[in-house]
Amino acid sequence: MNLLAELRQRFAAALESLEPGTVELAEMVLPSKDAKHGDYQANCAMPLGKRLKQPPREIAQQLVDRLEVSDLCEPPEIAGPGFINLRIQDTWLTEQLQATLSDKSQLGVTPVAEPRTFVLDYSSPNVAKPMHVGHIRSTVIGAALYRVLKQLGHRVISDNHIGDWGTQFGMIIYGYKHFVDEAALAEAMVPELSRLYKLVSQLVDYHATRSQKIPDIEQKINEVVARLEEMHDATELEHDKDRKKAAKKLRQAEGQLVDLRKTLDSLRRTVAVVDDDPALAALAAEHSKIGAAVLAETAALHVGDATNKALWDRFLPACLAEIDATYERLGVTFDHALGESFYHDRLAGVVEDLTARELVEESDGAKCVFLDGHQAPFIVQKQDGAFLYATTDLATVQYRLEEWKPDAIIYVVDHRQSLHFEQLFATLRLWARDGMKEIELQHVSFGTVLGEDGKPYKTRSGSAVGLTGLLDEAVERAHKIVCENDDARDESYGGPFLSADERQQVAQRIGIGAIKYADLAHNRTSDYVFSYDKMLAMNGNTATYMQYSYARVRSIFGKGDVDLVALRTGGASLRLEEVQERALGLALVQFSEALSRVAADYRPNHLTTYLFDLASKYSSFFENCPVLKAEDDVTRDSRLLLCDLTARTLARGLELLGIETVERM
RNA sequence: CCACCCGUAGCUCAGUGGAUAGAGCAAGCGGUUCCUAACCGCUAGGUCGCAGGUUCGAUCCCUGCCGGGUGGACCA
Repeated sequence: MNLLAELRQRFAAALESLEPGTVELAEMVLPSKDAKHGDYQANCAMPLGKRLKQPPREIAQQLVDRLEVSDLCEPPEIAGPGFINLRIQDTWLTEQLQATLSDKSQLGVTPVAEPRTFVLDYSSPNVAKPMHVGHIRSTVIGAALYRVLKQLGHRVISDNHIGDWGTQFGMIIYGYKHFVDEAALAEAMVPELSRLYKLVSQLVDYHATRSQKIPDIEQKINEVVARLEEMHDATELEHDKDRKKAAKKLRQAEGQLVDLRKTLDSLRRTVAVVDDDPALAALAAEHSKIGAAVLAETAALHVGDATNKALWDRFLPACLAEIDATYERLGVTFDHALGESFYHDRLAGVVEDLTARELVEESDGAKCVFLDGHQAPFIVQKQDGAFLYATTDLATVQYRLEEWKPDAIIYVVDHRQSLHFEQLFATLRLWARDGMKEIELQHVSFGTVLGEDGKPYKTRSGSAVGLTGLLDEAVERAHKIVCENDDARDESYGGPFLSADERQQVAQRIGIGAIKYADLAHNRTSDYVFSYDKMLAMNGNTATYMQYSYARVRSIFGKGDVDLVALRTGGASLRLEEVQERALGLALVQFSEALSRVAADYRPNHLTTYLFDLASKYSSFFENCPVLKAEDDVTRDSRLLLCDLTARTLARGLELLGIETVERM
């Protein structure tokens, strides 16, 4: 049961009987921050007192008089200016926990009364390009939301909108036609395709950098230098304010200049890499029009060129399998993976339909949807007739509405695309006004993964950090920590107890878990600094700490030779006597609330916060309340039941986040 | 220039229209004849960027400013 929701309902009834039309004040029932104010508190008497022009404490009293919570709470207390403090009855808590013990699948989480249908769009990698650090957040957050919404009883459809129809495939096709090593391709398709992609992309980049990017930057540098000279002349201004402004602009321009020069250096290095390698330099000279040629291969694929389509058909399965291998490691699955290519033949229809409904205007030869409040239009077809990702996204929504009739479509995509989604949603609302079903559309955005220098996490050479290598390193570091800890295990605890195989498996789960957890524990809207040391730390809000808590609970069952099934069905009663027991019991009951919070604003960090709190409370309990050596059998059984629920709740919570547990570590 | 996001302890980050703003790390102190010390407890550390406003009450909402990031017609 969702205790908070229940209390709010009780308050809603009391509010309605006291003053009709005030039920929304029931939202002001909240968990107390400080245990000395009880378990929950209602803060609605103050605003209501204001509205009714009566002293808030009197209103509080009237509310309490009308409030029916005698089955749940101790008599409510009124404190301070009119806070109503609620303490849950121990008997109610124990009954609830006792019921949860036999509630195998739900752990006290009651399914929502009105299930909704969600389409969840996350991960969306490009085939051919290896997955990198930028894909973690979307994948991990999306998968967690998928599981949490499902646990709450919603119908959820995950759809991986794979980039399988873009320029990167043109690169592979071009690479195949000019540079392929057939033997290598027959031997192992993906590594050879990957080599081709990298080679072509390097050559394209080389030419673009030489002929476009470097001159552009050089010109910008000249402009900034010229501006700087003007600014130096302008520092002798009369007003303080003007001088300050000028000084700021100067600083900014200087900073900009430094950045530009750094960029220029790195561009020159990318050119030098090719120039310094005779073989590469020769290829570059030979393929001087490679950029345009790649686009032509892509365009040919799009218009149905038989050769290119055949190559696409041949290569795509291997590329998808490669991506699936990463998902396998991450434990992520999808109900559907309808890539961009799937919508290819619907794009023209989308533009036609928008045109027929007079939503499209032509501007500079491009077909655009002009939107209120936006400077730039949403372009659905380019001058040259080609469609864009805007068109694909519209077609995708259209398909999803037809196929799944969802109540909500959720996009887990990084914050840099927020403008695109604003425009997409605005366009869809225009479309909805005229025949399309209106639904909840959410851009669940997230911040950038930063390096320890506070800049986007990159390799030293400036390229994106590959996801595979990232996972490998986390596992490797975890393995080292696991070994060190086990080796250091004191003889009084029986010395090291993990076999080499076990150490390996534990390292896998801890390493991968650490990366996922670090990602999920941060508020998704902010950027966060990626640090192996922090995410693998044994203390604090980390996966390791949670997994350790779980392993410690489980070891009690092992040591005590406890038959859990017999324990659960044996009629032992659960009691909450010590403060640590009660705190743990209350936390266990609140699992359902934590999940509701996650669903309310699509933020998994509410669940990590909850689990960290639960694990902390378990640690206090563990420290203060002996289980196997409890003073009597009744206490022992009661505590074993608490341990059982803790272990199951931790495991379930982590499972929903996509994190595996271990029995020993 | 415009739009959006961010600014909380030395560091990394939570948090909320409510009572004395939290955690981990780092610093200091204490705890292991006892179920995993990968732990627990305690101390210290803050003008919640600045200034106004709304409110019984603001770190949270509004306005302005300062500082940082991101985006801004035919890439995705």
